[in-house]
Amino acid sequence: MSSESPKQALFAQFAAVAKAVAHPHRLELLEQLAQGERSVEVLADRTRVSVANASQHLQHLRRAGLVAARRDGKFVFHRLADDDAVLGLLTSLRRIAELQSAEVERVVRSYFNDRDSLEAVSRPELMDRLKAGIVTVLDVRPEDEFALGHLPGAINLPLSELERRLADLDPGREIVAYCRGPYCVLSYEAVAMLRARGFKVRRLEDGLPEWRAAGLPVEGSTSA
Amino acid sequence: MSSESPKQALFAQFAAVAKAVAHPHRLELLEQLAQGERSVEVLADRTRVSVANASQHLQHLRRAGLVAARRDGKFVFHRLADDDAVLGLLTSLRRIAELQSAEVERVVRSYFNDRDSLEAVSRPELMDRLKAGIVTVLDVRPEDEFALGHLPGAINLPLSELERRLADLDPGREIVAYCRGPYCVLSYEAVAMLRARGFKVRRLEDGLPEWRAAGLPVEGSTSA
DNA sequence: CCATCATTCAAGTAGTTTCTTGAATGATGT
DNA sequence: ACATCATTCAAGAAACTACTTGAATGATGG
Repeated sequence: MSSESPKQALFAQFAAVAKAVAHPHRLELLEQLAQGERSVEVLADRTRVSVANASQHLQHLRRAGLVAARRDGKFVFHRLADDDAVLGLLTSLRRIAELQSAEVERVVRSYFNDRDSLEAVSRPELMDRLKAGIVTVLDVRPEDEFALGHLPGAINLPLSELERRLADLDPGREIVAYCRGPYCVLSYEAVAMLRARGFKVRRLEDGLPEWRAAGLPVEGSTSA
Repeated sequence: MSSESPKQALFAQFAAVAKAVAHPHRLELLEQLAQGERSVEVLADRTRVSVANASQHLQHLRRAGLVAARRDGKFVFHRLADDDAVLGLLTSLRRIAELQSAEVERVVRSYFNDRDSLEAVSRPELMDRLKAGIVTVLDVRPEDEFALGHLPGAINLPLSELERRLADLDPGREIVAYCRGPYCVLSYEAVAMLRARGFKVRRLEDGLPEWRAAGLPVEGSTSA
């Protein structure tokens, strides 16, 4: 691999990193890992892929240097090798996909039939409102992800339980919902559902990993 | 492609962008295009690929939204669809490859046998020295790339001619050499060669595209 | 209108990637 | 030592990607 010209060797290295993120399942694994470390089995379950297949994809990500693993007893926990670098790469991909396709927004809109759910709250805007105490922050991710870290003062109502537990929400206060990242579907669905019930809700522009990467405070576990 | 779940459709879009950069030849094409727009034939020639093959790779890049094309007479000129976004993506790839591999630095070092050639000058540092007028800026890219834009006050001695035209350089002044980007091989070779001849030379940390992207002044054609 | 030339298309082959299945590994606790 | 369970490995089938070759397209300039 390094017997070629150095130019080719270098481009081959960069291409290898790109190949690692050039598969939908691996991107989904990375989105999961951006929430915090996870065992192979849990990752396979979350991404609806067989365990052997998830293991293979994870190996691919490890070889490319995107993901690191540690063994603890029977389990092998995987995590992002470098949060900032990986989130940066994913953000770059997203940015180009957005520029290019309009397809991306089309997908989101045609699915939700609701342009309004797109007007998102920025991080600084949310910080201001948090300080003013005029907003309820709603984390719609599953409980275990919430436990690994969440926005300060957020309450956790996983999407699956949201409908049953509407009573936990104050109908008079504005709600800001967030989830795993800018294209995590959970928060879109939560917003659509809560709006239909008369709540005043908006989405945070992106998710917990980006909040953490911006150096803003996080409650819960301190692990990356 | 959008009949699947929206989540899958989105990840598939992002993966498509990643696939486009997941091939060494396409990365090399992008490095070329970052210097300025080019016809298919010239690109094929520069990247040492058959014309039909280059055409296919360029189509791939266009479909992914990284590259745009315009026809002018017999020629089809390609350019980066969005300079910032594409450079950003390439930078992210590089960053991870660097973190991970050590392989990348190893390739560079084992080829050049010279650790010193790595200590690069940053852009602000070069700006300061330019103002103070104490440095010669040397552009070692081919003439046509130089013509499309170069650093203010730079002199152009393509690597292929450098050895023959050493007399054009003032041996008393410090030289800063640059080229197409952070891993463009030309400037490494120029530095190695000139040092062997007793010149005081360093590399600019990256190349013209990054200089332009940082909003610093460029001489020559104004096109992207 | 014809010859030219840059580019694209089409079809075929070689090589790579993905996913499945079932077996192998390696740590745990009894 | 043994059974258990998470993970990895190995091998094969199906799908995709890269590159080559030669023909097709489409603009140009005589």
